[in-house]
Amino acid sequence: MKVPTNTLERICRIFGYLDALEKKKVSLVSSRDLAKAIGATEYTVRKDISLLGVTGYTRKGYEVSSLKQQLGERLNLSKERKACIVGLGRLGTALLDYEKFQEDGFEIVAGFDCSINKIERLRTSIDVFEVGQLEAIVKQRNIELGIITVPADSAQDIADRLIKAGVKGILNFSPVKISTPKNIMYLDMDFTGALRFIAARLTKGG
Amino acid sequence: MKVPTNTLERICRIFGYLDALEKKKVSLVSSRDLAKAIGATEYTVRKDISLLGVTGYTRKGYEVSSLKQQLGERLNLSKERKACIVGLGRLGTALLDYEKFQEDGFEIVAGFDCSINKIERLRTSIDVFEVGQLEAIVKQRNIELGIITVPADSAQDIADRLIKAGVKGILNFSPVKISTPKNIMYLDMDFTGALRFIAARLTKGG
DNA sequence: TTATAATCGTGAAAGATTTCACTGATATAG
DNA sequence: CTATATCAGTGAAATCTTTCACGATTATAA
Repeated sequence: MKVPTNTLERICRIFGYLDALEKKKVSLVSSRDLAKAIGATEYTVRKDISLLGVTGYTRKGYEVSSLKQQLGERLNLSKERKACIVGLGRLGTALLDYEKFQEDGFEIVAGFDCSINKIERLRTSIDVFEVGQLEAIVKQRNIELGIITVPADSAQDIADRLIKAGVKGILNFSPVKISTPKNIMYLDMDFTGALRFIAARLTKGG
Repeated sequence: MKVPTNTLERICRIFGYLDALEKKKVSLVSSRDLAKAIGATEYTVRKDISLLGVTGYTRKGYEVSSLKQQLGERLNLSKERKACIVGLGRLGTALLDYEKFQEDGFEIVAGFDCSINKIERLRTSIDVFEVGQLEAIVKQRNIELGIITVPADSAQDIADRLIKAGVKGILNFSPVKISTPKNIMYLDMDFTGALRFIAARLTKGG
């Protein structure tokens, strides 16, 4: 079953919101609440959820933990995934210690950088390696996801190496687009792209 | 003229790609090249561009710098925008020195944090202030965009203060959703949301 | 000069998504 | 117990988006 991109995006948002509700010990949530939280309509939310074959309760809404669990199952989000970070500059090291990844089921099991000095100076509980060991470690530890935080000029090279080593998905924080084969999931975290999107929508005349 | 969200997203990507081409001194580009670069079809690209009333040359394609300039005009991207960063932890300081913002027309003119110690220790060329001065500085410097990198529990409060002080758009890096009035442009940089999106699309059986 | 091939621009068709209207279930109040 | 209000589920209608087909233009080659 191919879930449309928009639906998937919304479900991922819903999933995050459910997580927050669960922590707040909320047990039921209506399609209207969900819609409001993620910026959609209640109709769309109901369609999305029913598209994945999950159902709620008439007159009550959806059970938070059950909905989260079922959506997670449908979308393969229940399983813990291993990831690595390549490029331990400021951004890379910030992500290395980003606790939310762990909480959300993404385990950062390695960091790589080309500077041995930097690696030696780093204080973190996560194993860090010289980038030459990338292929070996990715294979050895069965890493599925690569997070790229290297400078623009080495991003493509690192992506190629990650893919050759076996990662299935790449999250790219470098400011250049990367070419990847179709079977690799790839997403850009494009900071200035995001600012442009916002700027283009700013109240006119501003 | 209301530009559809998908179109806007693609145009922002195209804009970034044109920037790269310009640096490489490429002078012409075809709809097919653009399509390939941003992951769309040539039909869509042509539609998008013509939707904004920009035209190319038969048998040649589009002139890179002219296209960039015109798209920028239509989308208000030519104008330099002032932004500030609130929360100078690892991520915030990484962004403070992210040179690409400057290159792309977004000027970071202030940073804020609640820890005076941190502010005093920071080595950066950008002015940093105690967060109590947020409202004053935002007004004084006419800051239009706020970038939020504070922890989850203060994100909403900071957003409210930024909005009251006059920012028009918010880019949120904190891991919680923020409520904003409709006239404020708001976008989440949701790292785990992105990883989830990728995970949900990973080759099945993985 | 003429033929050929590349490439844009665009209206129409196809396809996808969202909204709507209505049904049915059930909790709550009277 | 009955009426009422709430809320999910869903087919149909409406809307939006993408794709396609093709005309028009022009560079290049024969």
